[in-house]
Amino acid sequence: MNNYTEILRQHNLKATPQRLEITNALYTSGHISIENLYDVMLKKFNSISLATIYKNINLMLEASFIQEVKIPNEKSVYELTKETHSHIICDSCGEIRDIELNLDSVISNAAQSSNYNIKKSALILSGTCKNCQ
Amino acid sequence: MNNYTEILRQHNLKATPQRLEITNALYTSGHISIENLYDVMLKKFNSISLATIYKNINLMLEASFIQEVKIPNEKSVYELTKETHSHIICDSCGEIRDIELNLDSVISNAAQSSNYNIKKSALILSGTCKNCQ
DNA sequence: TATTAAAAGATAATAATTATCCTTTAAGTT
DNA sequence: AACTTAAAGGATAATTATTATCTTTTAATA
Ligand SMILES: [Mn+2]
Ligand SMILES: [Mn+2]
Ligand SMILES: [Zn+2]
Ligand SMILES: [Zn+2]
Repeated sequence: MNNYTEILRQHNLKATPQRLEITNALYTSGHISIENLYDVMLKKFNSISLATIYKNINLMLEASFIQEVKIPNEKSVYELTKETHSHIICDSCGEIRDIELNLDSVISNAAQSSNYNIKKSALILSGTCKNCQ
Repeated sequence: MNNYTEILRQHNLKATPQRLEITNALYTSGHISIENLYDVMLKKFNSISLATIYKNINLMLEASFIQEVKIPNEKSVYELTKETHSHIICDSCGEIRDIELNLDSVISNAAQSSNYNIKKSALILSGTCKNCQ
């Protein structure tokens, strides 16, 4: 029983081999699309149904065990839920990297000028990574 | 010949009645989904094809005449291209509002810590608007 | 080990998007 | 103002993405 078993159960998700492998794929890749996840899963479960992928992704989303990241001009990717963070994407090689940025002052400015009570933020930056420059 | 005719042509898009109306719908609504756009268009062109909507949205995107806005947990919406801006969404009533925020310092921090050459940013804030609080 | 609700797999159904083909038309050209 | 033509529109088929249904299997608990 590895540590993911426990974490899945904490989210009221049965720790099936398929889910453990999805979790592993998410952990290993950091961010993964449905399509790529299916490919990865097929290597371990040669007859896994695509429906199983979708059902689990949706259940995991509902349980807030994972989160969707919507990237401009790209297919959505999914990641294990962690502390709030931003993303930075390389237009050239496609790398998706987590980045911790302090948005406090931006958010407080936004709250002031909009009169919104702001609860969440999603920031995606894009450009070229060191390698691709 | 209204002003949109000119702007469409500047983007190498023929100024058809359908495109003028799409443009008008985008202007009027600010941000609109494919589904809602189709509904709006049907009122003016009772036999417009959904394919026409998709084809035009894609052509307009390629021409950078419009842009897609991907909102967490929502369907994508489209808007006329304008100066870079952020978005703030009300979880309760669904309002999508433009907001101009200065992200310079956030971006320069990000550039420094990631070694990326950052070209674009997409920030979406969410919470509850004044009315819904 | 037995029980059972939930999950997996197969596959049908639906929704979203794109492709094809034929007709119409915007935008130049005469 | 009529002529030409590449592009656009409409109808609809095809493809892709996602969800629903149903039967079998299994994780979790007793
Ligand atoms: Mn991330
Ligand atoms: Mn906007
Ligand atoms: Zn790169
Ligand atoms: Zn509201």
